[in-house]
Amino acid sequence: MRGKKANVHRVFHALGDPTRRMILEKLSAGPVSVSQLAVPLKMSLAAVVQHLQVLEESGLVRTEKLGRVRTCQIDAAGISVAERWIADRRSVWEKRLDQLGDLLAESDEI
Amino acid sequence: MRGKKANVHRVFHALGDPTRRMILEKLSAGPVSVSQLAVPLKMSLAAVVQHLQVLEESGLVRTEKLGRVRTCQIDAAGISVAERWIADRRSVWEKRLDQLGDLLAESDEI
DNA sequence: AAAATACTTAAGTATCCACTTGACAATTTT
DNA sequence: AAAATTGTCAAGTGGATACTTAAGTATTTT
Repeated sequence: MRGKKANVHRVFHALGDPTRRMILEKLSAGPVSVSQLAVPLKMSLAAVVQHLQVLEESGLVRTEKLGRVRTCQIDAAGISVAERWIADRRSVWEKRLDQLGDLLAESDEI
Repeated sequence: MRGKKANVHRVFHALGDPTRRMILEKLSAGPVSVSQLAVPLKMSLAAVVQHLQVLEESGLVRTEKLGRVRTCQIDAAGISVAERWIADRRSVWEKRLDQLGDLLAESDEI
């Protein structure tokens, strides 16, 4: 259980940058090499590598190097962390609204 | 359809900050005033107000002022934007994995 | 063996952003 | 009417971070 908040932070911080979200959008279509990822992005290769490090540390992306080319793909782990955090907020929030609804329904019955 | 990307950006940028996520966690339990929100946060009231502006512009929070107290609550709109973006990535990504699975299954049958 | 490809690393810069302070406005309480 | 509460606004500061450049490494191609 340790480090849970840290991961949530890393994931949402990673998702906070538009370039990193573009990278994820591209990767959701399938694995891509670093230099292929860099093509549509208006920045140096080094900058893309830095974004990939952030994405990898957050668990949103997994990479593997074969020969001289590093291939990147989406990692379910990071996505799940984000999904879970949002779902948790929503569940607490909706549960309260339901109770509020019940209360109003009761007061109608009186 | 215009301004869709802008909203995604605002929402994920807003979610990228730990203080703002704490605010959302508190608000998911129910509406709270600005100064009540500020109590557990180790920063000035002005800073909290700034975070609330970011949250409101992103559609994650709605606020209403009655007398001198501004009451804040979660807004479904912002949350949905984040949920949808993630769900979209996941769907593209899983569809591809399914097709990959089918292909492997086929090659087994040969 | 030389050249080209595909990164990697380090260091510097510039912009952004979270936060502070201080002065102010509006409302409620005493 | 005075004081306390609750928030608002503007300007400034410091640190994070998204980039750049430049030099280097490992691998593949010619």
